[in-house]
Amino acid sequence: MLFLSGEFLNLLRSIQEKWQKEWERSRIFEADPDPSKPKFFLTVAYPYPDAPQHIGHGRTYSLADAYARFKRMQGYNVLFPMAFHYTGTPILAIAKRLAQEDKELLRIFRDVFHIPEEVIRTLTEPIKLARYFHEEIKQGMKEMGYSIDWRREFTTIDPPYNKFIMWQFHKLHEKGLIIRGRHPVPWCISCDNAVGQHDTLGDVEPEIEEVTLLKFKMAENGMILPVVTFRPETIFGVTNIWVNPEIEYVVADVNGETWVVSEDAAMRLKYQGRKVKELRRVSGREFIGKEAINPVTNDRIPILPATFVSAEYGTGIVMSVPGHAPYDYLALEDLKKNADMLREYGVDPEVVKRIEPISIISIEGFSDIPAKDAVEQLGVKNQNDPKAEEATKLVYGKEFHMGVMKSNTGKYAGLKVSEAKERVREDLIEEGIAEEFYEIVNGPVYCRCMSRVVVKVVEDQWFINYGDENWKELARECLREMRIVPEEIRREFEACIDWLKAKACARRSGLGTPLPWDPNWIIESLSDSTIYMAYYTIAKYINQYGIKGDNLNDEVFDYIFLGKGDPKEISERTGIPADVLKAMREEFLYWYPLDSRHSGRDLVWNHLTFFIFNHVAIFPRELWPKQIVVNGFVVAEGGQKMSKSLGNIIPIREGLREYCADPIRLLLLGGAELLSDTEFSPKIARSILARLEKMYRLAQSVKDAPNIEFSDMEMDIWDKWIVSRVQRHIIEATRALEDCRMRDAVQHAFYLMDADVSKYIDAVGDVKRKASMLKKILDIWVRLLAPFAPHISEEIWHMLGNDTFVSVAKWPEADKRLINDRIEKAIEFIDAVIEDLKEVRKLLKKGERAHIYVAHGWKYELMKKIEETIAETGKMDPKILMRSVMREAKFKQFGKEVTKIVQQIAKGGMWTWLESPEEEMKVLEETTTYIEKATGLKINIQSAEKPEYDPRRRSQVALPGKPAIYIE
RNA sequence: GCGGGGGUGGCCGAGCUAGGUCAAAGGCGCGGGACUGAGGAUCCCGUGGCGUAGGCCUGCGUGGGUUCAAAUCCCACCCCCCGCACCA
Repeated sequence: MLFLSGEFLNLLRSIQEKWQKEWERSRIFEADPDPSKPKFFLTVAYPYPDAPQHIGHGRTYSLADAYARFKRMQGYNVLFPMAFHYTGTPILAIAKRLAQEDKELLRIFRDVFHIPEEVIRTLTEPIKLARYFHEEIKQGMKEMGYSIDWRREFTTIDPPYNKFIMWQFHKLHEKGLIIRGRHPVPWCISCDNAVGQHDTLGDVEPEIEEVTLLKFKMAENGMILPVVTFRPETIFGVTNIWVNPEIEYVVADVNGETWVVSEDAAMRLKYQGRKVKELRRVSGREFIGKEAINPVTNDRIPILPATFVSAEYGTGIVMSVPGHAPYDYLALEDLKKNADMLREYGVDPEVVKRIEPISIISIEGFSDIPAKDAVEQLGVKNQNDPKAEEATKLVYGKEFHMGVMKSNTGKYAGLKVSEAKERVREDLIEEGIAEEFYEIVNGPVYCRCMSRVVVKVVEDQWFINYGDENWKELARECLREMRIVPEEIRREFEACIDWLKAKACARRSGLGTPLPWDPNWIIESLSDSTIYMAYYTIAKYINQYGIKGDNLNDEVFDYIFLGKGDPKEISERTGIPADVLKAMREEFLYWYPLDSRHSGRDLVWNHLTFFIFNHVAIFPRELWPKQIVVNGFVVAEGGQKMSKSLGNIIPIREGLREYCADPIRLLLLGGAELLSDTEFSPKIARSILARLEKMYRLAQSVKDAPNIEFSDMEMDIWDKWIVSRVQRHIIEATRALEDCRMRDAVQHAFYLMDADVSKYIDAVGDVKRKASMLKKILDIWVRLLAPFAPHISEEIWHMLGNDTFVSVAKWPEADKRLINDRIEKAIEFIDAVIEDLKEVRKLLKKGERAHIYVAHGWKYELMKKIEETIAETGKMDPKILMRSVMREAKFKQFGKEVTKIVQQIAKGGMWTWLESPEEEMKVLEETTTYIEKATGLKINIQSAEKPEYDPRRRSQVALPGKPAIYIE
């Protein structure tokens, strides 16, 4: 356990609990329609309760909360609700694994989640598991201080919600946006179910790819020898067929044709929708030495032995293209050297020896036989050499992008390989020579039940047709009107809309809502979470009046969300009082459209885009969502991804125990700009904690000072400076928050504010003397900080004598009249002088007394002239500057010096200088104490025009903004 | 492969879509000092290299180019990350 400033941590913890209770008691975050105020409705993607939330989740929710709090302080009536997404299969899978006492999972539950043993035992039922994590997550959100209206909470398996989703699907169905069709899915043979990543051994995502099945024939009897390939275009270059003599094949009737395939392939063909009847078994040996016919070229080609052919991949039969496939080339070469083995299988070695690779693709930089080139280039020894894989990738890649089909490829001659591949495939399928086939390409993948995962083609799958062009156009329109934060991510949304096709929207198992017209299907999770923001607006009534699923039908939702029908009549039919129906309708219309939708960037390519699609499908244009805000992830210290299996996730509540809510919130929001990932660093969390403590201490020491308005204060240079800086930070923090640039906002509201206040205290030397000023500043500061660190802000706010909540206090507004450019420039000037003094002092390694000579008056006029010229011409070209300056006699007389100054500016750029020697002199005098303190030097200020003491004639080199220095 | 986003000082991370005050904000880390019984707390100071006067040199993935002037604009190249679905 890390040691922290223990006392303050404890204090902060009690502060946190106190205000969370107070907020709840006073119901300040419960939002009801209030026509007198502008409304702001924002939502975050609801959590999936199959694990505690970790720090990473906290980023999105903290961001939304800070934004909600900011808007609330700006005077908006803000609704920030929350719900829980139970839909889907992972909860089922996890409960099942717990029931089976899966060791790895138990370890995670114990050691990473820190769930007590006796609790774990109760989580073997899916619903109990979900309820447990639901409460855990909810508690975490409360402890983080999120300003959520909990009256609207629901889960996606609540019957009223199910009715809502059914209504949505009826709408989509009516509009013709639901279609049915074939669809390949990863499938476990023994569970007889689709499998996702969470169902597989080692959490592997099964990757399905479409390949091409080509039908070669036995020359002697016409039996089909199907092969599977990624490269159908290479059928022109096939020299032989590979069959594994060591495995058993089956001769089977497949959709009325006689095929030879491995037994495993026969099984997989069945899953892919073929009617397969096994006729007899036969050893691979029997085919060796016989001949097959290439269905495209009609060439007779030999069938040769190859032990590398797997029964579990493809059909167990492989076509050989030695000219363009390194593996085939290597296998053939190996075989040529192995006459004895060939004879053993009854193959005439001469036949093999005569086989030459056929060249069908030409490609720049390679010979006719690219496979051979690659093998030689990479020094691949044989087919078992791991470098063979590399050679394959090389040849496939180059040929695909740069290769051109040769004249021996018929009508495909001259085509680019990438085009020919598609054309050949389509044509051959058309001609009945090829068929489509699916493979798990990263296989073998195993289900948690230990069975292998295969591809099943589901014939009657339901889809939401996101490929519908008219629908896409509406989605694009909505996107165009929407504010996307950050703007950079808009292009991804555009790309996603273009790319979307029909999406399978239901599955056979899992929690969720049954498809209303076909209840054997459960609507899957990405499809039942697209318009639920609307449901929040009525969930309050559902909860309050205990409205049941049975009371709800399409008529009710049509009325509430679309304004159709008569509430009195609907009330009679459903038993929901008419005034409640009307109130729901009004509440919906008050909050909708949604003002801001928040989520992590992983949801851009699915949820967030579906959210747009479904809104435009269901709701009228004026209720389309207004804004989407997307944020990056949180990574572990060192940039490592957080994951359960690595054990490096920090559950939110654990983080809370160690650092409290405010530091975590500041860390998550202040760590990086919106879209980039941010690191969770315990060290930074601790330093934030320390900084908050400092602020708290400051508040303690000034809290009893009299309240005085800025306008009634007598201000010295430092007062004016800090007041001006504060206005700037208000402006910057506000602007950043408006744009959801949380990092910038935290910089200004916290770090930069802190830096300036520290500098101010340092300069004025005494907190007590300036207590009223500091109290007034804290009053502003604490409000700027409240969206990010609401607990400590609430505490300090009250310490300062307020009896309202800072959470709903008025957001500070900058008073432009208090911004003082002149003073800020003056302090910049002083800082530069201090820098210079320190540097000179450092070089001298000694010195106690510094003489500072403020430059001659004419040099200020020169600077002014130069600045004017730059402003006019927009250039800093020394030639132009000289020409402009030398036109005036008053500068001409100092020709040499002028040249030097101009060159210095052109080279190094402009610096800060004040308008006259008198001004610089005055500022130096006013801040002498500060300069002396900062440099440890005794300061003597003089004029370069008439220096009193200048033994080295340093005064001559003085420049505006850069007074000359002499240290002794 | 397709689509999207990046490469900044020991690290994180601004700036780069109005090119100049950027050796580059802020933080972390590190070094030194103060305070203290002690401090992992706080406060100062320093933190690319060189330099006995505020300067010079090198620098923002690599190589070119535009410009009086480039981390910022243009071109080429190298490298890295993310998504590609039915899964939350």
